[in-house]
Amino acid sequence: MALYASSVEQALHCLLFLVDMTPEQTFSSNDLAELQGLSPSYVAKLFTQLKNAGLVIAVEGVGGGYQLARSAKDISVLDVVDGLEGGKPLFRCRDIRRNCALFRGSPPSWATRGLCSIHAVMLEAEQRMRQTLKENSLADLAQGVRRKAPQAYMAEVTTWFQSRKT
Amino acid sequence: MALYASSVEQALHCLLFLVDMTPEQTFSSNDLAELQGLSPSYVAKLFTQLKNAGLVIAVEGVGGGYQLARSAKDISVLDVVDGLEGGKPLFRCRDIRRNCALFRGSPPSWATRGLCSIHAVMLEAEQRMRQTLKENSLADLAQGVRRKAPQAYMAEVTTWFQSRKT
DNA sequence: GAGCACGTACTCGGATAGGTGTTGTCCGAGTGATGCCGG
DNA sequence: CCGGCATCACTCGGACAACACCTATCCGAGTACGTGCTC
Repeated sequence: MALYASSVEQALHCLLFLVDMTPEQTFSSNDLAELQGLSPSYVAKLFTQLKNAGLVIAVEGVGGGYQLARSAKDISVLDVVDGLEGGKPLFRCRDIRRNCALFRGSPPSWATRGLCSIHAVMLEAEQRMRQTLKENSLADLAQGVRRKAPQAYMAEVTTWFQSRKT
Repeated sequence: MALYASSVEQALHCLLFLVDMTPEQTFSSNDLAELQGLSPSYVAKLFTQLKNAGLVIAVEGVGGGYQLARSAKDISVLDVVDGLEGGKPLFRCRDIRRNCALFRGSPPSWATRGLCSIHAVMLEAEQRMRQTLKENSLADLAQGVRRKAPQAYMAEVTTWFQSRKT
């Protein structure tokens, strides 16, 4: 279990393959899933969400697939997370403070004015977390991968995708 | 929906009432729930978890209840969150990078060495979030409440709890 | 009047259902490529 | 040999189940308090 679902991880790994593409190149969700040992049906579902979020563009028909909707350096990890999780907050304040039995249904103004103290702390924590995710783009992540993986592997991946198009 | 369950909110609101207590004073989960319009059964369950996490001490029998296990300034929001959510991480890395089909089941060392780039970003975001939650103690939160609530209200709460003990 | 035993009411504690979200699967709609047929 | 058309394979897209977790509830175990009895 984790706060962010595993769909985030799967989507990010798939998206990294889309970073170094020519404008005409597309990758089918099926190929992306199979290359990484993921469920093709589920990856397809995830890419539908990414498309609705405006992060990728879908090209239909034979030989079609997905490509990034904009430059990889303009797509942050936060964009991906929010696109999949619907921008859900770290903490949802239900204003418990309003329901104190002593108020008898009509809370005084001092109890409802401003932000709940607990909520304020959570918002700050969330904001810092989101800031970090926002500062890291897909291009940054891909750069990290490129630094690790040998050139031969990158070429092999390209070949593999091309062989799939035939 | 939110990343943190509403149990966190309920528990924190309840715990704030335990901050200004004398060492002999205890609060039953039933009273704490009723005062705030929460489900008594569920709050009882939450306090069981808080007790297992070592944050509160249970006193059994008539007139018993809960009290903080240590000073309110030594209990952080993070302690409460982790006690309830079991310290679940922001992101669970399943090492998708190991499963690339091109590796045929035996990933090379460069693919498994070090931290997954995605995981690294998530860990940093998580660490910043947790740091914020760690910096805020129950005492800090209670201080914020005291600054808002009028003295009369605080006294009224005390009276309400005492009337429950008779 | 004092001490003791008992009953009671209140507390915690864990085992037990219902609702919701995530994960995973399946089949249908649409589209571009391909091969075939006719000119 | 060339152009048009039907077929087909591949892609996206949304509707459909299985599973797990969160929320909520209920009942049982244990304990301190209060009461009544006995000495």
